[in-house]
Amino acid sequence: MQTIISDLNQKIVGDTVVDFWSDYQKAIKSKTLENFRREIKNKRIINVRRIGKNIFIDLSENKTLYIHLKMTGHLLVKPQITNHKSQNFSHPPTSSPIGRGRGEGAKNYFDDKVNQYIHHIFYLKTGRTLEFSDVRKFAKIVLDDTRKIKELKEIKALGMDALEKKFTLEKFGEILEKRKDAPVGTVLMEQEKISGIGNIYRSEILFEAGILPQRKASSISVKERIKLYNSIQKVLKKAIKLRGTSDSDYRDTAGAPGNFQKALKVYRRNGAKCKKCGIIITRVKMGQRSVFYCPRCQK
DNA sequence: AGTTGTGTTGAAGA
DNA sequence: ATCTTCAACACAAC
Repeated sequence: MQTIISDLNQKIVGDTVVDFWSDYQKAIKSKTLENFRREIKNKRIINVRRIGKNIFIDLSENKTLYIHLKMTGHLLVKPQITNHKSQNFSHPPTSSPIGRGRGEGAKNYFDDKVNQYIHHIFYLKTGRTLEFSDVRKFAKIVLDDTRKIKELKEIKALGMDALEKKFTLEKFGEILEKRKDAPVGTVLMEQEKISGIGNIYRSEILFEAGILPQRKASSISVKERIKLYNSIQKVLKKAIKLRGTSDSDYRDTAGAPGNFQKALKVYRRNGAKCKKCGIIITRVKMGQRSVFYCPRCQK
């Protein structure tokens, strides 16, 4: 997620949206496709930021494009199309826009299956495109005044981002205190408490901390709380350094997978041996989602 | 071939 | 209120 933000800041800030195309209007919230298209035209991209898993692209005229990628959304920055025919924006890509640009010999990640479910395209002044691939069509796009985006209930409800300075050990303690009856594995995933930790990272964080996901928040000692807090920082920072986890379908803005999946210690490793102690990794369900842990290393 | 599971989360049901 | 289940959707893997 942070990888996408950094990439977008490097690549598209300063560029201008000249047109927009979509074949899935349902993703565009509280606006018709035509209004959205009209309003995003000729807006310059000022800055890209995020809170947890929520992406904000600040535009000129105090507008903000708010995007949530959900499970399978990808934002892909594609180079200028070279041999294009005259473009008709009401019927854009006749087939999947694949095999564009990129030097010969280099792997073209845009050919990957998961990068080909393009449902929205932002056409940029430089001739490049910001293309939005989304297999499962869960992702959402909202365009409004920056001020109004900030006031959206789902944004207001967000807790502190796990990596911002404001999220201190003390704040973490307060959060655990308020959720004492809940399993710590559940609390880590609650975006309204701490934003930014998803299903992969909660398992990895708990393994790093040596704490079982089922443990009640109230049972976490001061020493364990410190360990857990430090594990959140450590795991997330390492994942960012490795450009994210592509165990399933995450991709960066060049369509390339991350590298953190090679460093996963427990996630989706059920039935395999723990890398630390050799015992078999267990999987359990917590709130409809799988959690993975080592029954020996985690207590 | 049907079932299950998936960088998620919001709404409905109990 | 708060927790659990389901639904949005498509596809791969078991």
